Amino acid sequence: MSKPQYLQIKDALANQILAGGLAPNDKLPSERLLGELYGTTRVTIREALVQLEANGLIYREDRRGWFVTPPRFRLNPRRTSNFHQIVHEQGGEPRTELLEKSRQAVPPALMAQLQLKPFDSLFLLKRLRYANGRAICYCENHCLPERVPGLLELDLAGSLTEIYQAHYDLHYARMQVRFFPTALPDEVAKALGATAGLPALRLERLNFDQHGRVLDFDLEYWRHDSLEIEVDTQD
Amino acid sequence: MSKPQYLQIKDALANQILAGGLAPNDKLPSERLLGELYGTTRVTIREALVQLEANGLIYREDRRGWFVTPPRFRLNPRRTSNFHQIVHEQGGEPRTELLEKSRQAVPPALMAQLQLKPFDSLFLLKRLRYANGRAICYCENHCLPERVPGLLELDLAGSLTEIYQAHYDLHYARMQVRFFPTALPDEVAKALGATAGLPALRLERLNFDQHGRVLDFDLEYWRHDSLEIEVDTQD
DNA sequence: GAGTGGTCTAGACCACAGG
DNA sequence: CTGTGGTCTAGACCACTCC
Repeated sequence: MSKPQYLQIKDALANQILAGGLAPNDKLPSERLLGELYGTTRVTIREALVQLEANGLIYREDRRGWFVTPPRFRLNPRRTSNFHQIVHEQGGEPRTELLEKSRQAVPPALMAQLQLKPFDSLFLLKRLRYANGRAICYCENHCLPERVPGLLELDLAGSLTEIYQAHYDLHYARMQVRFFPTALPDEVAKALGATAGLPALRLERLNFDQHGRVLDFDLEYWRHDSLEIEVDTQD
Repeated sequence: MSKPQYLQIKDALANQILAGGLAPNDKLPSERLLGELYGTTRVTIREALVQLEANGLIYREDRRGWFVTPPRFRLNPRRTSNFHQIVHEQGGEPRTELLEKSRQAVPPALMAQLQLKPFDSLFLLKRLRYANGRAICYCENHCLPERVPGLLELDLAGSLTEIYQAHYDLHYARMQVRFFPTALPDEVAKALGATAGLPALRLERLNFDQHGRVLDFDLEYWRHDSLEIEVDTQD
C-alpha cells in the first residue's frame, strides 16, 4: 500500500526544492547523479521529474537540464491589458520576438468568425513572448487588412494594442475568449524550445474594436506552468 | 531530422482515432498488441499514449486500458450556472457523489479570505462530479456555518446553488475565480480514478451572496481533457 | 572531448480487472 | 486463471551543450 518509488522520489525532490532553498531557474543535478543519490535508474528518476514538471514545479530546457520554475504570471482575460504591461507590472522583463509576418488566404476555420469570404486575405503574425528570458507563450495574430492597412511595415516586436491605438486609432472594446488545457503541438514546442507534448493552455480570442467590428483573431499557446487566470464577476 | 518513433506512432494512433471512426469511450488495443503492430516495445508505445493523453485525445482508467476522450464541456466562469445544469444543457448525464461531509477548523490559508478567526469552523464537503458515468471533477466546498446552519443534514448529492436558494434564500451574486493548469495531487487522483500526476485545471472560487457577504470557498480539480472555458467581455 | 538529456531495447514482477 | 496496465531494471546509442 506504499507509494511507488517514483512518487516517493518526486516528494523528496519537491521538498528539496521548496525547503532546500533552490531559487527560480536554478538547475537540478543531472539525472544520472540523481539516480545514484536515490539508488535507482534514470528511467525511474525521469518519471519523478516528469511528474514534477506536470505539477509545474520544474521545467526543462532541451538537452540542458531541469530547472526550478519561476512564479506564474496573473492574467485577467476580461482586461485588455497587453503582455508587456502585465509582465512589467508583476516585476518581470518582457520581450517579444517576431517569428514570421505574412499575408495569407483566410483559413477556412476562421472564415465564419471573421465574417470573410473565400480568398479574402489576412495578415498573419507569429510571435514569441518572453518573460525574463524564458519563452512562455507562442502567439498568432490574424488581422484584417481592411482595418490595419500597412501593418506589416511597422515594428511588430512590441505591443499590438499600442500599434492599433497609435497608428489606426483602434482599441479592443470586446473580446470573446475561449481556452482549454492541451499539449503543445510539435512546431509550437520547437518554437518555444520546449518538449513536444508539454501541457499547455490553448487560448483563442476574437477581438472587436470600439465600433463593434471584428478586428482580429488571436491563437495563443501558453506554457502550463507560466500563468494563472483570474476573473472577478464584479469587475 | 525525422521525428522520434514515439511521435510517429502518436500521429499514427491519432489518425486511427480521428479518421478510423473510433467513438468516444471506445477502448484502444492493449499496449502489448500495439507494440507488435508498430514493431516496438511497450515503453515506446506508452510514451506515444502518454502524449495523446496530454493532448486530451485519450484517457486511461486504472488498469483497465486506454479510451477515446469524449467532447469537452463548456464552462463560463462568469455565469453562476451549476454543474448539473451545464452538463444537462450540453447533452450529458450529470451526477454528484458525496465523498465526505464534516465540520472542521478553518485552514489557515483560508482564514483571511473568509474573514475568519483561528478556531472558527467551516462545513467541508468533498464531492465528485460525473458526466455520463465518467468522473471529471473533484470539488471541495468550504461553507460558513453562520450562513447555512444545518447544511450537513440536507441531501448534498445535488446542486449547492439550489440548496442555498431553496433553504436559505441565498444566491451567488459575485465570484472571485482563479485557476491554473497543474497536475492532480495523489489523493484527488485516487478519488477520480485517475493517474497521479494527470494534467488538470485547479480552480479556486470565493463566492459572495446577494448582500455582499462571503458565502463559501470552492476548490475544484478538473480533468484537463474534460472542459473548455469561455469568457465574453460583453456579457 | 566529456557529460547531458532524448530515445529506445528487452526483458521482469506486481496488482488488479474480468471472465 | 489470464491478460492488462503500472512499475522497474540495466543497459545502449545518439544529438546536443558546454568547456
